[in-house]
Parts: sequence; structure tokens; C-alpha cells
Amino acid sequence: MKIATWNVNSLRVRLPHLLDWLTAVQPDVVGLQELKCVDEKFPFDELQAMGYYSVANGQKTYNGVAILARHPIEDVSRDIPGFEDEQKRVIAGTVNGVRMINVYVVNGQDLGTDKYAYKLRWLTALTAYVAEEMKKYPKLVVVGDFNIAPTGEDTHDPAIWEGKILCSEPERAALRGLIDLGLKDSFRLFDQPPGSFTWWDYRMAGFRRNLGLRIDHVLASHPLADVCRSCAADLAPRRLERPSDHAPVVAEFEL
DNA sequence: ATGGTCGTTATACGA
Repeated sequence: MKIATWNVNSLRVRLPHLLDWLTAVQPDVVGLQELKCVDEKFPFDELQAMGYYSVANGQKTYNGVAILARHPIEDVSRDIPGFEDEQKRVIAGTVNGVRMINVYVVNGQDLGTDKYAYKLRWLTALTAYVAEEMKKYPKLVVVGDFNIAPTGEDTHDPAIWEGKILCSEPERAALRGLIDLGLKDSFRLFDQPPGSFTWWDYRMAGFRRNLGLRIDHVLASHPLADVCRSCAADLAPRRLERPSDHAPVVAEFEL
């Protein structure tokens, strides 16, 4: 079972890349983020024609998440239950007995801003939600754009990023708190080449110079981590014309 | 220190 996550940064613009990538990679379940697309305009028909069921939680201009799967998506849940939030950042569903919680974590802008405070509050609410879900679903993945690089190794230059947004200690502590519920960072279950990232700023030729961060993750519960066979970023779509600024991450599980 | 580049029912703002 191939489980993937991809911040597409506008589903409308990236739909041709997405359809080509689904054909090439054949993932079984995919979490998408930053759709910037209302549900009324979600391309359900094109995806169905490719053999994918889809469920979405979209909004205009900003945010928006979806799950695609080759099998029916059951027990779909949108947002974080009990957490007041205008922004559409979470969708969950169950496919073949595997629970996927797909998240687009708040970016946070800069330390000390209202958006940063919102990010930390949001992560506290997410952690409580995932804790509840883990009681119900032993086989669970939390995937998405976490907007957090777990360690210096997940940045092109730890000194530059030290204490900055996406790398600050409170953000990293929040991610560790989520993982400490009983999850594994699938990517780090395997030897990886240094300089492995999932996001590169459009500015300053970030991708060409590999000035990236690893901020997109597949976190797997222990029963799934035990059967994880690979996890890697797929840089091919990032090399195309008019790419998303994020690469997809694909993890394979023997199920 | 600054700005740079994308996307958006845009023309300022979020990332």
C-alpha cells in the first residue's frame, strides 16, 4: 500500500501534474494540501476517471485539503472536532482499515506574531485529536505539510534556520509531542542521503541550489511503521515547468 | 538588511 502526501499549492494549476503523477506512481492513498479550491470546483470527475475516489475540505483562495484513494474512503471527518477554526486544514478518512489524518499545519509567518501563536494552539488541538483517533484506529497515519523541519538535518543550513519559523524549538517540541503519542517519522526509518528535502522556496533559485527543508511528513503508528518498506520524496514533479514548491512524499507499507 | 517568486475570482497578502 503506497501512502503519499503532496502540497500542490493550487489544485487548479497543478491538476495536470497531479494526474500525470498518479499515473506514474500509482499511490493507493494520497493526502493533498493547499488546494485553494472550494469543494464545488473540486475535480471529482477527472480523478474518478483515473480510478480515484476523493473527499475534500476546501475553501476559497487559501488552505484546503483532500484525500484520494483507489478504494472507498470511509468514516470521513473534516476539521478538528471541537476546535473553532475558519481555516480548512484537516480531513480524515479510513481506507482498507488504515486511518489517514491529512493536515495542512499553520505556517506561522514569524515568531511572535498572531499567526505563530495560532500555529502552536492549532498543534495542541491537533495532538489531542490524534490521541483520540489513535485509541480507535491502531493502523493510523498522520500525513501532510507540517510546516516544521524536525531537526537541523532537515534543513539545508541548520545555522541559518536555527530559531526561525518552521524550525523554532516550540514548533519542534510540538511535533515531538505529536510523535510521542506513538508515531514514527517514516522517512527516518531508512537511511537517507543528506540534503533530502520536500520544500524549496520559489525565490532565489531555491530548488536549483537545493536550499530546502523537510517539512512534509508521513507519521505512522507503530503497527504500520513495523511494515513500512520505504519512504522518500519524489522530486520529479518539482523539476517540471510551473511546479508546486513542495515535492510529494511516498511511503510504502506491506499490507 | 533586503529582496527575490508564486498563487489568488489578486492588484495585498499569505507562503
